[in-house]
Amino acid sequence: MHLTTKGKYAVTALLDLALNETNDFVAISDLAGRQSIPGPYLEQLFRYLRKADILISHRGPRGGYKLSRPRNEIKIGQIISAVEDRMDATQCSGEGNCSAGSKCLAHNLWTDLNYQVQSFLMDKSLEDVLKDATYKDVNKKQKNHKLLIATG
Amino acid sequence: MHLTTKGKYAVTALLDLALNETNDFVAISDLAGRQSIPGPYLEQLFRYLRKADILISHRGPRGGYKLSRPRNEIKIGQIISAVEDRMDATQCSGEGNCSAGSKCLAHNLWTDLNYQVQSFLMDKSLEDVLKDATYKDVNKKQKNHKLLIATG
DNA sequence: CCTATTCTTGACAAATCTAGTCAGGAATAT
DNA sequence: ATATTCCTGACTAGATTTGTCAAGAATAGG
Repeated sequence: MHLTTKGKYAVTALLDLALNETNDFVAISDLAGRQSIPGPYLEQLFRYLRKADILISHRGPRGGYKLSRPRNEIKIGQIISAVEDRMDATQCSGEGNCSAGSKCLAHNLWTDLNYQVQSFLMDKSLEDVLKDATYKDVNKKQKNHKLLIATG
Repeated sequence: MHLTTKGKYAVTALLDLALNETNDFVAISDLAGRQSIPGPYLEQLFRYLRKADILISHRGPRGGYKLSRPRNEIKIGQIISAVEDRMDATQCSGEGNCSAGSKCLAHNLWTDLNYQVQSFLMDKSLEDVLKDATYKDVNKKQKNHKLLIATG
Protein backbone atom coordinates (compact mmCIF):
# COMPACT_ATOMS: atom_id res chain seq x y z
CA MET A 1 0.00 0.00 0.00
CA HIS A 2 1.82 3.05 -1.28
CA LEU A 3 0.26 6.50 -1.21
CA THR A 4 2.96 8.76 -2.63
CA THR A 5 3.22 12.41 -3.54
CA LYS A 6 1.80 11.46 -6.91
CA GLY A 7 -1.60 10.84 -5.38
CA LYS A 8 -1.30 13.74 -2.98
CA TYR A 9 -0.31 16.22 -5.69
CA ALA A 10 -3.15 15.01 -7.89
CA VAL A 11 -5.75 15.40 -5.17
CA THR A 12 -4.46 18.83 -4.15
CA ALA A 13 -4.45 20.09 -7.73
CA LEU A 14 -7.99 18.87 -8.30
CA LEU A 15 -9.16 20.44 -5.06
CA ASP A 16 -7.78 23.72 -6.37
CA LEU A 17 -9.64 23.22 -9.64
CA ALA A 18 -12.83 22.46 -7.72
CA LEU A 19 -12.35 25.44 -5.44
CA ASN A 20 -12.08 27.81 -8.37
CA GLU A 21 -14.91 26.06 -10.17
CA THR A 22 -15.72 27.89 -13.38
CA ASN A 23 -16.39 27.13 -17.02
CA ASP A 24 -12.96 28.32 -18.06
CA PHE A 25 -9.96 26.13 -18.47
CA VAL A 26 -7.12 26.58 -16.00
CA ALA A 27 -3.51 26.35 -17.13
CA ILE A 28 -1.20 23.88 -15.43
CA SER A 29 1.25 26.66 -14.68
CA ASP A 30 -1.41 28.47 -12.64
CA LEU A 31 -2.31 25.37 -10.65
CA ALA A 32 1.30 24.40 -10.12
CA GLY A 33 2.17 27.89 -8.94
CA ARG A 34 -0.72 28.17 -6.50
CA GLN A 35 -0.15 24.73 -4.97
CA SER A 36 3.66 24.70 -5.10
CA ILE A 37 3.83 21.63 -7.33
CA PRO A 38 6.53 21.28 -10.01
CA GLY A 39 4.76 22.11 -13.28
CA PRO A 40 6.19 19.44 -15.59
CA TYR A 41 5.58 16.80 -12.94
CA LEU A 42 1.95 17.79 -12.53
CA GLU A 43 1.62 17.72 -16.30
CA GLN A 44 2.70 14.10 -16.21
CA LEU A 45 0.09 13.28 -13.58
CA PHE A 46 -2.65 15.03 -15.50
CA ARG A 47 -2.15 12.61 -18.38
CA TYR A 48 -3.50 9.84 -16.17
CA LEU A 49 -6.38 11.96 -14.95
CA ARG A 50 -7.41 12.76 -18.49
CA LYS A 51 -7.24 9.10 -19.48
CA ALA A 52 -9.44 8.32 -16.46
CA ASP A 53 -12.01 10.86 -17.69
CA ILE A 54 -11.61 13.01 -14.62
CA LEU A 55 -10.15 15.97 -16.48
CA ILE A 56 -10.93 17.65 -19.79
CA SER A 57 -8.14 19.44 -21.57
CA HIS A 58 -7.99 22.10 -24.22
CA ARG A 59 -4.91 23.34 -26.09
CA GLY A 60 -3.92 26.79 -27.18
CA PRO A 61 -4.29 30.23 -25.61
CA ARG A 62 -6.87 30.25 -22.82
CA GLY A 63 -6.53 26.49 -22.81
CA GLY A 64 -5.84 24.29 -19.82
CA TYR A 65 -7.78 21.78 -17.80
CA LYS A 66 -11.13 21.57 -16.05
CA LEU A 67 -13.08 18.89 -14.21
CA SER A 68 -15.10 16.57 -16.41
CA ARG A 69 -18.08 16.64 -14.02
CA PRO A 70 -19.38 18.47 -10.96
CA ARG A 71 -17.09 18.35 -7.98
CA ASN A 72 -19.50 16.33 -5.88
CA GLU A 73 -19.35 13.52 -8.44
CA ILE A 74 -15.58 13.09 -8.34
CA LYS A 75 -14.34 10.86 -5.53
CA ILE A 76 -10.90 11.07 -3.98
CA GLY A 77 -10.54 7.35 -4.52
CA GLN A 78 -11.01 7.73 -8.25
CA ILE A 79 -8.26 10.31 -8.41
CA ILE A 80 -5.84 8.17 -6.47
CA SER A 81 -6.67 5.06 -8.47
CA ALA A 82 -5.84 6.97 -11.63
CA VAL A 83 -2.31 7.89 -10.59
CA GLU A 84 -1.21 5.30 -8.03
CA ASP A 85 -0.66 1.74 -9.08
CA ARG A 86 0.39 0.14 -5.79
CA MET A 87 -2.48 0.84 -3.42
CA ASP A 88 -3.26 -2.84 -2.87
CA ALA A 89 -2.04 -3.96 0.56
CA THR A 90 -1.97 -7.70 -0.04
CA GLN A 91 1.35 -9.35 -0.78
CA CYS A 92 -0.18 -11.36 -3.62
CA SER A 93 -2.18 -8.71 -5.51
CA GLY A 94 -5.29 -10.29 -4.08
CA GLU A 95 -4.66 -13.63 -5.73
CA GLY A 96 -4.44 -15.56 -2.48
CA ASN A 97 -1.19 -17.33 -3.31
CA CYS A 98 0.93 -15.38 -0.85
CA SER A 99 2.22 -18.40 1.05
CA ALA A 100 3.35 -21.37 -1.01
CA GLY A 101 0.26 -21.26 -3.20
CA SER A 102 -2.34 -20.58 -0.54
CA LYS A 103 -3.28 -17.56 1.54
CA CYS A 104 -0.80 -16.40 4.12
CA LEU A 105 -1.91 -15.94 7.72
CA ALA A 106 -2.33 -12.20 7.20
CA HIS A 107 -4.14 -12.32 3.87
CA ASN A 108 -7.59 -11.49 5.18
CA LEU A 109 -6.15 -8.76 7.34
CA TRP A 110 -4.73 -6.95 4.31
CA THR A 111 -7.93 -7.50 2.39
CA ASP A 112 -9.88 -5.89 5.22
CA LEU A 113 -7.42 -3.01 5.34
CA ASN A 114 -7.84 -2.48 1.60
CA TYR A 115 -11.58 -2.31 2.10
CA GLN A 116 -11.27 0.23 4.92
CA VAL A 117 -9.07 2.54 2.90
CA GLN A 118 -10.98 2.21 -0.35
CA SER A 119 -14.31 2.83 1.38
CA PHE A 120 -12.95 5.92 3.03
CA LEU A 121 -11.53 7.32 -0.19
CA MET A 122 -14.48 6.39 -2.36
CA ASP A 123 -16.97 7.93 0.07
CA LYS A 124 -15.36 11.36 -0.08
CA SER A 125 -15.89 13.69 -3.06
CA LEU A 126 -13.90 16.81 -3.87
CA GLU A 127 -16.84 18.79 -2.55
CA ASP A 128 -16.87 16.92 0.76
CA VAL A 129 -13.21 17.67 1.31
CA LEU A 130 -13.60 21.34 0.43
CA LYS A 131 -16.52 21.75 2.82
CA ASP A 132 -14.45 20.19 5.55
CA ALA A 133 -11.48 22.38 4.73
CA THR A 134 -13.62 25.51 4.71
CA TYR A 135 -14.81 24.96 8.26
CA LYS A 136 -11.34 24.38 9.57
CA ASP A 137 -8.18 26.43 9.51
CA VAL A 138 -6.72 25.60 6.13
CA ASN A 139 -4.61 28.01 4.16
CA LYS A 140 -6.15 31.43 4.73
CA LYS A 141 -4.98 32.77 1.40
CA GLN A 142 -6.91 30.09 -0.41
CA LYS A 143 -10.08 30.74 1.55
CA ASN A 144 -9.78 34.44 0.82
CA HIS A 145 -9.27 33.70 -2.82
CA LYS A 146 -12.48 31.71 -2.85
CA LEU A 147 -14.30 34.47 -1.00
CA LEU A 148 -13.21 37.04 -3.56
CA ILE A 149 -14.58 34.86 -6.32
CA ALA A 150 -17.79 34.07 -4.47
CA THR A 151 -18.60 37.68 -3.69
CA GLY A 152 -17.48 38.84 -7.11
CA MET B 1 1.66 6.27 3.56
CA HIS B 2 3.88 3.31 2.79
CA LEU B 3 3.04 -0.20 3.94
CA THR B 4 5.84 -2.34 2.54
CA THR B 5 6.86 -5.96 2.79
CA LYS B 6 8.74 -4.99 5.94
CA GLY B 7 5.47 -4.52 7.78
CA LYS B 8 3.82 -7.47 6.12
CA TYR B 9 6.69 -9.85 6.85
CA ALA B 10 6.78 -8.69 10.46
CA VAL B 11 3.05 -9.24 10.97
CA THR B 12 3.12 -12.62 9.26
CA ALA B 13 6.07 -13.81 11.32
CA LEU B 14 4.42 -12.72 14.56
CA LEU B 15 1.18 -14.39 13.57
CA ASP B 16 3.16 -17.58 13.17
CA LEU B 17 4.69 -17.10 16.60
CA ALA B 18 1.25 -16.50 18.07
CA LEU B 19 -0.20 -19.52 16.31
CA ASN B 20 2.44 -21.80 17.76
CA GLU B 21 2.17 -20.14 21.15
CA THR B 22 4.35 -21.92 23.63
CA ASN B 23 6.87 -21.13 26.32
CA ASP B 24 9.76 -22.18 24.10
CA PHE B 25 11.78 -19.85 21.96
CA VAL B 26 11.44 -20.23 18.21
CA ALA B 27 14.46 -19.85 15.95
CA ILE B 28 14.37 -17.34 13.14
CA SER B 29 15.28 -20.04 10.65
CA ASP B 30 12.13 -21.97 11.57
CA LEU B 31 9.89 -18.95 11.21
CA ALA B 32 11.52 -17.87 7.98
CA GLY B 33 11.22 -21.34 6.53
CA ARG B 34 7.56 -21.79 7.44
CA GLN B 35 6.54 -18.36 6.15
CA SER B 36 8.84 -18.18 3.13
CA ILE B 37 10.64 -15.07 4.35
CA PRO B 38 14.39 -14.58 3.75
CA GLY B 39 16.01 -15.38 7.09
CA PRO B 40 18.60 -12.63 7.33
CA TYR B 41 16.00 -10.07 6.31
CA LEU B 42 13.59 -11.21 8.99
CA GLU B 43 16.44 -11.04 11.45
CA GLN B 44 16.86 -7.39 10.59
CA LEU B 45 13.18 -6.73 11.19
CA PHE B 46 13.23 -8.56 14.51
CA ARG B 47 15.75 -6.04 15.84
CA TYR B 48 13.04 -3.38 15.68
CA LEU B 49 10.47 -5.63 17.27
CA ARG B 50 12.75 -6.41 20.14
CA LYS B 51 13.54 -2.73 20.66
CA ALA B 52 9.78 -2.09 20.71
CA ASP B 53 9.38 -4.71 23.45
CA ILE B 54 7.19 -6.88 21.29
CA LEU B 55 9.67 -9.75 21.16
CA ILE B 56 11.95 -11.39 23.70
CA SER B 57 15.08 -13.08 22.47
CA HIS B 58 17.43 -15.68 23.81
CA ARG B 59 20.78 -16.77 22.39
CA GLY B 60 22.39 -20.14 22.08
CA PRO B 61 21.01 -23.60 21.40
CA ARG B 62 17.23 -23.79 21.91
CA GLY B 63 17.30 -20.01 21.72
CA GLY B 64 15.21 -17.84 19.47
CA TYR B 65 12.32 -15.45 19.89
CA LYS B 66 8.95 -15.39 21.59
CA LEU B 67 6.22 -12.82 22.14
CA SER B 68 6.74 -10.54 25.10
CA ARG B 69 3.07 -10.74 26.12
CA PRO B 70 -0.11 -12.68 25.35
CA ARG B 71 -1.18 -12.55 21.73
CA ASN B 72 -4.36 -10.65 22.52
CA GLU B 73 -2.30 -7.78 23.92
CA ILE B 74 -0.19 -7.22 20.83
CA LYS B 75 -1.84 -5.01 18.23
CA ILE B 76 -1.07 -5.12 14.54
CA GLY B 77 -0.57 -1.37 14.61
CA GLN B 78 2.21 -1.69 17.17
CA ILE B 79 4.02 -4.18 14.99
CA ILE B 80 3.79 -1.99 11.93
CA SER B 81 4.81 1.13 13.82
CA ALA B 82 7.92 -0.69 14.97
CA VAL B 83 9.19 -1.50 11.49
CA GLU B 84 7.65 1.07 9.12
CA ASP B 85 8.72 4.67 9.34
CA ARG B 86 6.59 6.23 6.62
CA MET B 87 3.03 5.39 7.56
CA ASP B 88 2.00 9.03 7.94
CA ALA B 89 -0.09 10.13 4.96
CA THR B 90 0.31 13.89 5.31
CA GLN B 91 2.77 15.64 3.06
CA CYS B 92 4.12 17.66 6.01
CA SER B 93 4.58 14.98 8.68
CA GLY B 94 1.56 16.43 10.40
CA GLU B 95 3.17 19.82 10.93
CA GLY B 96 0.59 21.70 8.87
CA ASN B 97 3.09 23.58 6.75
CA CYS B 98 2.37 21.67 3.56
CA SER B 99 1.46 24.68 1.47
CA ALA B 100 3.70 27.72 1.82
CA GLY B 101 3.71 27.55 5.60
CA SER B 102 0.04 26.74 6.15
CA LYS B 103 -2.07 23.65 5.67
CA CYS B 104 -2.70 22.53 2.12
CA LEU B 105 -6.26 21.97 0.91
CA ALA B 106 -5.94 18.25 1.46
CA HIS B 107 -4.30 18.36 4.89
CA ASN B 108 -7.34 17.38 6.92
CA LEU B 109 -8.17 14.67 4.43
CA TRP B 110 -4.82 12.97 5.01
CA THR B 111 -5.15 13.42 8.75
CA ASP B 112 -8.52 11.71 8.64
CA LEU B 113 -7.09 8.91 6.54
CA ASN B 114 -4.29 8.43 9.05
CA TYR B 115 -6.87 8.13 11.79
CA GLN B 116 -8.90 5.56 9.84
CA VAL B 117 -5.90 3.36 9.19
CA GLN B 118 -4.39 3.68 12.64
CA SER B 119 -7.71 2.90 14.32
CA PHE B 120 -8.14 -0.17 12.20
CA LEU B 121 -4.66 -1.46 12.90
CA MET B 122 -4.66 -0.61 16.60
CA ASP B 123 -8.01 -2.30 17.15
CA LYS B 124 -6.82 -5.66 15.88
CA SER B 125 -4.64 -7.94 17.98
CA LEU B 126 -2.71 -10.96 16.79
CA GLU B 127 -5.40 -13.08 18.37
CA ASP B 128 -8.17 -11.28 16.49
CA VAL B 129 -6.44 -11.90 13.18
CA LEU B 130 -5.84 -15.56 13.95
CA LYS B 131 -9.46 -16.13 14.92
CA ASP B 132 -10.53 -14.56 11.68
CA ALA B 133 -8.04 -16.62 9.69
CA THR B 134 -9.13 -19.82 11.39
CA TYR B 135 -12.73 -19.40 10.35
CA LYS B 136 -11.82 -18.71 6.75
CA ASP B 137 -9.89 -20.66 4.18
CA VAL B 138 -6.29 -19.73 4.93
CA ASN B 139 -3.37 -22.01 4.35
CA LYS B 140 -4.56 -25.49 5.23
CA LYS B 141 -1.11 -26.68 6.10
CA GLN B 142 -0.81 -24.03 8.79
CA LYS B 143 -4.16 -24.93 10.28
CA ASN B 144 -3.19 -28.57 10.31
CA HIS B 145 0.06 -27.70 11.93
CA LYS B 146 -1.80 -25.92 14.68
CA LEU B 147 -4.13 -28.87 15.06
CA LEU B 148 -1.24 -31.26 15.46
CA ILE B 149 0.18 -29.11 18.21
CA ALA B 150 -3.17 -28.60 19.92
CA THR B 151 -4.04 -32.25 19.96
CA GLY B 152 -0.50 -33.23 20.89
C1' DC C 1 -2.05 33.68 -42.19
C1' DC C 2 1.05 34.48 -38.01
C1' DT C 3 2.20 34.03 -33.45
C1' DA C 4 2.09 33.20 -28.71
C1' DT C 5 0.12 30.02 -25.72
C1' DT C 6 -0.85 25.66 -23.93
C1' DC C 7 -1.31 20.87 -23.96
C1' DT C 8 1.05 16.14 -25.68
C1' DT C 9 4.41 12.76 -25.85
C1' DG C 10 8.44 10.33 -25.02
C1' DA C 11 12.81 9.98 -23.19
C1' DC C 12 15.96 10.73 -19.67
C1' DA C 13 18.27 11.28 -14.88
C1' DA C 14 19.11 11.83 -9.94
C1' DA C 15 17.86 10.63 -5.43
C1' DT C 16 15.77 7.70 -2.40
C1' DC C 17 14.15 3.46 -0.59
C1' DT C 18 13.37 -1.34 -0.45
C1' DA C 19 14.73 -5.86 -0.17
C1' DG C 20 18.11 -8.72 0.64
C1' DT C 21 23.10 -10.38 1.58
C1' DC C 22 27.18 -11.13 4.21
C1' DA C 23 30.73 -11.62 7.65
C1' DG C 24 32.36 -11.50 12.12
C1' DG C 25 31.26 -11.45 17.01
C1' DA C 26 28.89 -12.65 21.49
C1' DA C 27 26.12 -15.61 24.42
C1' DT C 28 24.70 -20.11 25.99
C1' DA C 29 22.85 -25.08 26.37
C1' DT C 30 24.59 -29.51 26.38
C1' DA D 1 34.53 -27.51 23.96
C1' DT D 2 31.36 -26.91 20.53
C1' DA D 3 27.45 -26.23 17.91
C1' DT D 4 23.73 -23.22 17.93
C1' DT D 5 21.53 -18.94 17.77
C1' DC D 6 21.07 -14.21 18.23
C1' DC D 7 23.52 -9.43 17.42
C1' DT D 8 25.53 -5.78 14.77
C1' DG D 9 27.10 -3.15 11.09
C1' DA D 10 28.15 -2.62 6.47
C1' DC D 11 27.19 -3.39 1.89
C1' DT D 12 24.66 -3.97 -2.72
C1' DA D 13 21.32 -4.40 -6.57
C1' DG D 14 17.22 -3.08 -8.24
C1' DA D 15 13.03 -0.67 -8.28
C1' DT D 16 10.51 3.42 -7.64
C1' DT D 17 9.76 8.05 -7.04
C1' DT D 18 10.36 12.55 -8.28
C1' DG D 19 11.37 15.09 -11.11
C1' DT D 20 13.51 17.47 -15.93
C1' DC D 21 13.74 18.38 -20.82
C1' DA D 22 12.93 18.92 -25.75
C1' DA D 23 10.30 18.70 -29.78
C1' DG D 24 5.72 18.59 -31.66
C1' DA D 25 0.60 19.59 -32.28
C1' DA D 26 -3.52 22.34 -31.59
C1' DT D 27 -5.76 26.72 -31.29
C1' DA D 28 -7.32 31.64 -30.02
C1' DG D 29 -6.76 36.10 -31.37
C1' DG D 30 -5.02 39.65 -34.16
